[in-house]
Amino acid sequence: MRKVPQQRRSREMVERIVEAGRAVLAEEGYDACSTNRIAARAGVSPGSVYQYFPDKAAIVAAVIEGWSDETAERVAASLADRVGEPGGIGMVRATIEALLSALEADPELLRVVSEELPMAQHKERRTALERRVRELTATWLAVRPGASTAPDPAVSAWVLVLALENLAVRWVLDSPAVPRERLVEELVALVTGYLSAPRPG
Amino acid sequence: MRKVPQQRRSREMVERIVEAGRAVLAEEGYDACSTNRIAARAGVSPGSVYQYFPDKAAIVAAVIEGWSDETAERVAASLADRVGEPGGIGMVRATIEALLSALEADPELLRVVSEELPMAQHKERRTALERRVRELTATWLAVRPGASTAPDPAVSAWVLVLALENLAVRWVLDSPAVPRERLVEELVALVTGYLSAPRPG
DNA sequence: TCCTGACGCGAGTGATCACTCGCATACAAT
DNA sequence: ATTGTATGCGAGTGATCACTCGCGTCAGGA
Repeated sequence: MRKVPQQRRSREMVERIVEAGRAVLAEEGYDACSTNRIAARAGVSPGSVYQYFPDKAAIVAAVIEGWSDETAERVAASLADRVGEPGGIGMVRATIEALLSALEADPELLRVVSEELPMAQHKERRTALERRVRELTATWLAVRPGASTAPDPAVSAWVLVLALENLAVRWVLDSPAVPRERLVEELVALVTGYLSAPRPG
Repeated sequence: MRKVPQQRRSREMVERIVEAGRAVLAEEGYDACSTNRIAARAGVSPGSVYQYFPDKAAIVAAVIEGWSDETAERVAASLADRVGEPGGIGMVRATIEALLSALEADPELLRVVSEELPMAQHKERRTALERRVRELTATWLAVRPGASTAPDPAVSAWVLVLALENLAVRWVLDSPAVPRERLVEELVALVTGYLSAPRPG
């Protein structure tokens, strides 16, 4: 940020700009998301945008960060509802359901984030959520000896998270002819099958 | 194509343009890939490009199509070497190895295709390879009753292909600290585990 | 050899866009 | 009230880029 907004109106303006950025991204896609377009949508002059954002990428970064935090919160909230349920397969299913629900919250923005955003600039922010989930998964695997036939929880978590992530995202965005309950069954089978697969040696 | 090249020099020019497009994409990324840049790299005038290509997207499409065909051929070739090996797990492993080798052939272009290309324009071409592999997998599952505990080969193929695709691509592009043989073991475990996972009902 | 159409050139065009600058206004502290 | 500062404005700027156009060149058939 170029300057820190001090008065109330400027803080509101920054908020409106980020909201407008999100709306334009979600509704019109990354290509149509020019700084002037964002400013107009926010009811703000183009010049004002640059009072608090150093460049266009910073606005987009703020939007992604907001979406990423929201998504993480949704996952956490969904999981909180199921604390106390039996571990093992129930936990796996609950996590998958939570991930799906979170991704379904704003499919348009999900599309932009996962298909249109220039990765070169926003890779770090985009993969933050992924890394967080991966670490949680690795920990979960590590504290449950016998949960997996695989030796390294970090590797298993990497495999599971990348596999589930792509399947969940593609299901939300491509709407294939697979009902949601069926998808959950498949993903549960994928996870449990992988964790209990026989290993060489 | 706007016009069909008839003489030898024009056909060579078209070829040089596509090669230059590929080189610029791979070496400098999509953002730097302007039509003038491609023309310069091809040793050709900007105007000449538009003799045979209607617009920039057509050049990129030709590049993707070439890469996609090459990749498919590499997979097919790798698999051809293993025809006659025992089916079942051997076939799974061979397919995974083939996919990895094919994706490793041109990592720079893979990065551009999977991270930088505007999906809105090139989704169809980008997913062509994926669809092809999915159909082959579905057929393979269908003709081997008992290969899977899952009822629908099409759904299983969709799950497997999307899971493997993301893992293979991320492994090539992010170079995580997982040796190649280890990755193959994990992917084999993922596939075999999924196919033999117990199902409700 | 000549002629015709295919070919190739590269300066130029119009549009877009990220970003700036000089000025007017609103706020707050004294 | 006054003054200093934070705020906001919006026309403008410079650069980029996809794409065009008019002219010169070359290949190959008669």
